[in-house]
Amino acid sequence: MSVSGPEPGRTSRTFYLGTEVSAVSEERRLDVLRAIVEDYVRTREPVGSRILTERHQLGVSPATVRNDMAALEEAGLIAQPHTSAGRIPTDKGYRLFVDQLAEVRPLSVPQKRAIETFLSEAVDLDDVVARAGRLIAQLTGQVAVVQYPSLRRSGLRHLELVPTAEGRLLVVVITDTGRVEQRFLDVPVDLDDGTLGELRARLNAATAGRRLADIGDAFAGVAEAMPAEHRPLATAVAEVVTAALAEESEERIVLTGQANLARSGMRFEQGLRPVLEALEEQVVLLGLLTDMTDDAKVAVSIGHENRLAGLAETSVVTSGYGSSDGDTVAILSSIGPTRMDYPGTIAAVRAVARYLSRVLPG
Amino acid sequence: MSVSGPEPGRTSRTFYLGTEVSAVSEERRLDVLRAIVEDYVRTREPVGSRILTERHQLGVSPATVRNDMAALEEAGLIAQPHTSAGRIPTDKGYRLFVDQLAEVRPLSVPQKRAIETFLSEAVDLDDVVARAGRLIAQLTGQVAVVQYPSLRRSGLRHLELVPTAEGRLLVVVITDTGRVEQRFLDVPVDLDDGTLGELRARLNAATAGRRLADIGDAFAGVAEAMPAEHRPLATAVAEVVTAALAEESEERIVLTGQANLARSGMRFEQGLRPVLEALEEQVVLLGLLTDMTDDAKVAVSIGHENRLAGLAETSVVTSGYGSSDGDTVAILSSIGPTRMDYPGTIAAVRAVARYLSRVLPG
DNA sequence: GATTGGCACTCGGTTGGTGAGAGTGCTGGA
DNA sequence: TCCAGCACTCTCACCAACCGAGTGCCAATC
Repeated sequence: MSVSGPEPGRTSRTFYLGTEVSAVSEERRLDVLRAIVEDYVRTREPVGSRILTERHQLGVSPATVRNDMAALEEAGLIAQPHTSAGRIPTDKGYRLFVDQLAEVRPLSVPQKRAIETFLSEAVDLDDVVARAGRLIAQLTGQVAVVQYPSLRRSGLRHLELVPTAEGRLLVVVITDTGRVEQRFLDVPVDLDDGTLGELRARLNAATAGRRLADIGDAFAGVAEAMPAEHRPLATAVAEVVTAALAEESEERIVLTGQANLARSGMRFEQGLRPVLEALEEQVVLLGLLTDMTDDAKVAVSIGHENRLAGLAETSVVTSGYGSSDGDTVAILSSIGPTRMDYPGTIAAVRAVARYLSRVLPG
Repeated sequence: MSVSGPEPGRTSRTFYLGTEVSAVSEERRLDVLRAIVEDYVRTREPVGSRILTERHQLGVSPATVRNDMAALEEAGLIAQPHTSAGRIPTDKGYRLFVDQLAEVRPLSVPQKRAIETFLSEAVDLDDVVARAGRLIAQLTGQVAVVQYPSLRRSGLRHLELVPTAEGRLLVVVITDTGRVEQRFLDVPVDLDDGTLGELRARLNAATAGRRLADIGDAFAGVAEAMPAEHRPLATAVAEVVTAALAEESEERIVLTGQANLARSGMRFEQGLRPVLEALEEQVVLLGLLTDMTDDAKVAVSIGHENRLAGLAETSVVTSGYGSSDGDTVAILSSIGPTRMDYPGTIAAVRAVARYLSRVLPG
């Protein structure tokens, strides 16, 4: 294989295949790749040279296509499951397809309207998230993952202390994005209602309207001002709220459409198990999605590009979503086999993320 | 087949098989059934007469067992997949096994301790529910379904009104069982903070500590006392809270361990798809569980006994759980193939339900 | 140099036949 | 009532043969 770069004046696409051919041939080879991806996605069967010439207007004979296929295989873009079978795209082939060849296919107007209507009917945040998941699952025919809006960027609306049985205290945080977080806290049993009320009032007075990220200082002030015997409690509450922000608060996600994985034609070499297991590792999964996502852009991770071994046979399409000012506060994604309808999935994820940003409070 | 009942003085079990045999034979036939169920659950293979006599101390020859098997088959308790195969239990056979033959097998002490520890480490209600699901999924190796505690029986701790963008109001209800519900509400845009604060104060004063079920009257009073121009808003808030109680509030459930369905040896005739689809119909699923569940007792529904067609090849084991005073406020269940370890599953569900009741606030 | 038709080759999937093994039902005797 | 023996059935694993799709290569042609 030649390692020389593209010659001046020619299309830089020669780079992708790495053999020295004319720009015209290069162009056609990429057409062949696109045709292979599209056919394989549709039929789920390895596609041979004859079929390809019959179904696509390539203007050349099967023999020529075979030569092109050999070049594509040399470049690692397609592969043969076995000698006497057609070709299927490799992860690298899908990557090139997604980056260069896929045509953007926006949703139809009725589809867009359906998204808008369905999301606007939501009655609360849980419902918004659940509906977004159902939309993605249905539009893409795959699994949807929707993260709850992040706490960190939200402001504190109200702090509530609820005493429960057995010396436990429930701390409830209400943010201005409509999200509610709760944590239990062990407290001295001799805590009377009056003291609790006082603490509640002070905490709220000191923190109302602040960003959650910089609430620590406010708490310190309150703790100082409390009578000495209640100072530890104030500190504990502060710690609980801080912890809620730091750790588990980010990890709430909702999965929808797992049944889609079991549909006919969703064959995975390794079976469903690794995929389902990967999806149940919510913390790790969310980490993967977070790393992929860059603001409100749609990102695609294909096959082995995914850190998670269980997702080696799947591709992940994600987008951030958030408030109307463009800030990304959470993530939305669709997961399906590497052999997925990339343009369609990308369009669906993008559309739902966009409407979601519009509907969210704040 | 004889239709005569059991003769006086004989064991009433003759009823189950319906043929006229001695009490001793009847007893042995049920032993055979028990052996078939236990063997089939363990090996996942149809069990024949020879194997049966080898693995269990039945004290009779294979030929005798064959006769007993014929009787059991006649009674519809076991069946043959095909002529030259062993027998497998029918739904009816499992039912008899569960009702009469299964021996209670309590969890080991370390297991119980593990449950207790794991649940007590939960930091909030979401976490309690999530952990309960993981426990059940892991103990039974099946799918766990956990319902959030019901709102209706809870008392109102606090009512919060959060204004959001675009003339929407977020209504947050905090109950004394630690649960938080939220709803959006469209309001006139000219609502200023002062009015909102007043309304919030009045609503809280009028409703604090009341049972959610009888909160309607309290709201009426508040609406009356408000200046005329804000009366509609107060009424709307009341409606939202009422609606939250009446409808969607009951339907929050969490599924865990779906990956277990894809484990080797979890073969379903119809494939995973109908099962996964049934599990995604959360409203219907919850209805099924609710109908099955009778207080804190463990209930079992086997195969075609399930209303949901998708669950025809599965059995459902449920129990209510709730506060320490014995009230059932929610449901917990494990779903697996009809060929499941019933005693083990029942023990796990019961144990987790019990500890859950103890840990829950209120 | 690019394209193409022809051709030998490879290999997976299907079909049909066979034999082993497991399990059954039945019958007659203890 | 139990049980040993026996003939029968049916599944499954194995094997061989065959078919067809698809390829790679080569020589001829544009």
